[in-house]
Amino acid sequence: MTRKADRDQIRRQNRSIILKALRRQGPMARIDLGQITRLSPATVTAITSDLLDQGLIEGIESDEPKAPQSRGRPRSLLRLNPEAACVVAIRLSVNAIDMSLANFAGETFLNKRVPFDSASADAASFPMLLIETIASFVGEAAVRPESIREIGVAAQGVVDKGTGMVVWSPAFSGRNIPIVAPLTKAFEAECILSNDTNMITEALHWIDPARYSDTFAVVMLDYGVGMGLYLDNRLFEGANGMAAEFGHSNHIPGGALCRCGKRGCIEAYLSDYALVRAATHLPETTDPKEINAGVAGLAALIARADEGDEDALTAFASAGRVLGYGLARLLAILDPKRIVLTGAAMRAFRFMEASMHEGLEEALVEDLRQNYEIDVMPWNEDFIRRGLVAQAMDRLDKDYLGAATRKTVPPRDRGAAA
Amino acid sequence: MTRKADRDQIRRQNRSIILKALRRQGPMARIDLGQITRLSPATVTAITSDLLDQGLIEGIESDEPKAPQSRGRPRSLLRLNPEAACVVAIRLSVNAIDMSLANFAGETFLNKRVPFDSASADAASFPMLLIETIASFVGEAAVRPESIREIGVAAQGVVDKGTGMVVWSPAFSGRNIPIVAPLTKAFEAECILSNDTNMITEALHWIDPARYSDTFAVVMLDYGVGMGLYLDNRLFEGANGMAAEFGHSNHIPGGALCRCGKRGCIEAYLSDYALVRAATHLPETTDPKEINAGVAGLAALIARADEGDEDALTAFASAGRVLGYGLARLLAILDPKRIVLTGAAMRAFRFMEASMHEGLEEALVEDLRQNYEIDVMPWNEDFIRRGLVAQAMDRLDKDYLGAATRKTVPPRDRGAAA
DNA sequence: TTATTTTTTTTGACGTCCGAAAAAAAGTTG
DNA sequence: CAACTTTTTTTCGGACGTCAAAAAAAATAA
Repeated sequence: MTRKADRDQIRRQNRSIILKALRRQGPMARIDLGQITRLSPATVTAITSDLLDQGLIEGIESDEPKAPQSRGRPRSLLRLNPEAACVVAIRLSVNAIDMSLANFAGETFLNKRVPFDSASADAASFPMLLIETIASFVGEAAVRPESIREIGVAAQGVVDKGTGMVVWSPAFSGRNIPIVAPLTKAFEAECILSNDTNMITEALHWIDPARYSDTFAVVMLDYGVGMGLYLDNRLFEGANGMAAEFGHSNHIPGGALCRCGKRGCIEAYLSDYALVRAATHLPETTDPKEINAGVAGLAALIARADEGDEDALTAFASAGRVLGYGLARLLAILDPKRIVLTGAAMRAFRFMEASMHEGLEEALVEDLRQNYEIDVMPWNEDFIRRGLVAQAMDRLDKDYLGAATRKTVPPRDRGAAA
Repeated sequence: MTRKADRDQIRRQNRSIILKALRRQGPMARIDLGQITRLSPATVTAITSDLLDQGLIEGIESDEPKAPQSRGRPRSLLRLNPEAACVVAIRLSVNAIDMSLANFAGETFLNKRVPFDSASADAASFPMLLIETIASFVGEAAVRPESIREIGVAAQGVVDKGTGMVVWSPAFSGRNIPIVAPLTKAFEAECILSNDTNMITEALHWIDPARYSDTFAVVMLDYGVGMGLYLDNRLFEGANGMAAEFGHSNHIPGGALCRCGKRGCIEAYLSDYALVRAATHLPETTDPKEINAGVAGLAALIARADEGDEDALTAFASAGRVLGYGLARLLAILDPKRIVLTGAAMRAFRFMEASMHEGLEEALVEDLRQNYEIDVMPWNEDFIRRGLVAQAMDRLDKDYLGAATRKTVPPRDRGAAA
């Protein structure tokens, strides 16, 4: 049953819309906010005056009006107060921790990559390492620790949102690495753990909502095969936050050996080790751990394909066909409007494209083959952190909504942060 | 961007909550409504008084209070006015049109099954036939045609919600049968076309929301293989309303010939013709049209399995394994909390169960194998119409919300329909 | 200086919810 | 049978949110 509505809710929602508009479109005058949000000028004034009191936004007195001064009362721009809060975005990948600091306006102002040893990272050692790494990173910025309100973490592999642990990831040797609990305790900030491809999905929606809305899927070819789903206009993460394990959905019963131990997963045909295995005529049952692939191996394979090497070309072609079949299954089950292909391995897409379309054609019923598009998106690692920041901002706005209206308006002190 | 909120919205939502409570829980007093909805007694009085004025609800003066008369002012029960509106629910299946009439309280008060010839039904002939069949059905009831506000139609196969056409269905020989446009015109009522398994999904949620909420999938084994998805607490139908074509997601590349013309669809291993084909040692490439299976064929096969016939048992066992693989893919992609198996073919489930679990185990990564349950639900054709009615009621409530408040309260005429 | 234009704020009206108090409609008790 | 108790429903006044319209503010144009 839907919850009852009351007038608090409507203020909350309208406040949040105004904050979001300022974050997405940058500083603007009240009258513009009214236009964008369709709220009346009176309401905009009321809400922004609230937000000013809270120090969440501030007026800009720019002495240089943009262009030819028009007449009439000049618009006074409002912008988010960047110092109102601070969020940390962290991407955990093989051998590297990528961190970003972003302000309340959603602007990233500090990035850092810190290497670590994935092979020795487990549940016992990693949380402490992560805390220290973050603490030192935050220390570098002139940021008061208490202004950090949200920490978003993305990891490749299987993450469990409920428990806040990385169940399994190529970035760790151990399993069930706790992330959320230790970070929450150490930094006294909200912490959320997400799957990396989900964050790419969120980032795409943030960056181009006109194109990336409604129902679309993102497939990332990288170390493994990841997927993110945006369904009915929101990120879908499954009942346990473990949805979208596209890479481990089965392609051929009893087929090639996958890193996960099962046979015939899509990943066992599509990922770095699978491609190297196929191109070097190793049997499908060769243990992925014994294959030395990775970024370097993949690059070598691409080079061979570029030179016209038959084995390499065949390997890519069969991988493409598997991808086509996988996408066909996805299309049949979810009927998305769009599928976005991205990830480091997309450099090799030109060798897979034709056979991917063949696979799609073989596997997909005519009736479902009309209503979708495939985007190929050049890989940009930054997307993951951008998605984390976008998500953190949403949560931040919601946090501040509770602390909304005060009855007795204190003397105004506009422009300065609280 | 979320839409702005205004005060109309809150009244609308609260009205809708009250209507829904009355429909779900039956007649009750204002004080109970307050408890359930968490609205204050004052608000409940205000809203119900509105609804009484509109004739959507009515008071009951039951002279027989249920049990030992307690003291205090007796509660005066309110109920939905059953005559406030009327909806038609229609299920199109092979050779039969099943129809129900339901009142505003969601109670079905007339059912009818009318046979028709699926083999000759196409886009040219069927819409007219359907209109006449409905008109005659409605004529049998003492229902004024203009009181029919919603018509919900469910069909097996691929339906396109956007165009309101049945793209392909075993119930028709032709393709692209228009349904929504002709019915809307003929009856001047809202008409919505849905996939049949989606309506089962909706019905389950309506009947037992505690169990069937959040994220679950329904798989129906019948003439074909259908699926319905409830994701993040709402029915998911895909970008074009064509989602959940589970039956035509591929199982084995180049595998058994499916009715859709492709090779290796799940349906080509699981449906009536597939089972008969397997049990009679016909090659996998045998055209499904040449196999005489259907309900009778399936029943015969079950009888043989009951007698211990090896061929039949083997056929069911391999079908079970395919089902297991299909469910494993679904679990990997969507991570649902629950999967419900139902449909006419579930009578044979005992012959498939063991191998289904084998398939699940073979295909599903350990990490995903913990957090779901499988329900086996005895098949009940009525579910489809119940889901249609539930959906129609939701839409009905929304319709009435627009026509809500009037400033000048007319003289009250409580108890009588408008 | 005065008129005009444009943006922002204030004012007043209306609608909604809520808490408190009142009213209503019984049963219970002396 | 009248006074009291109990429970439900209604009424009233207050708080708050949005909006339209009026007023104020701040700049340019004449």
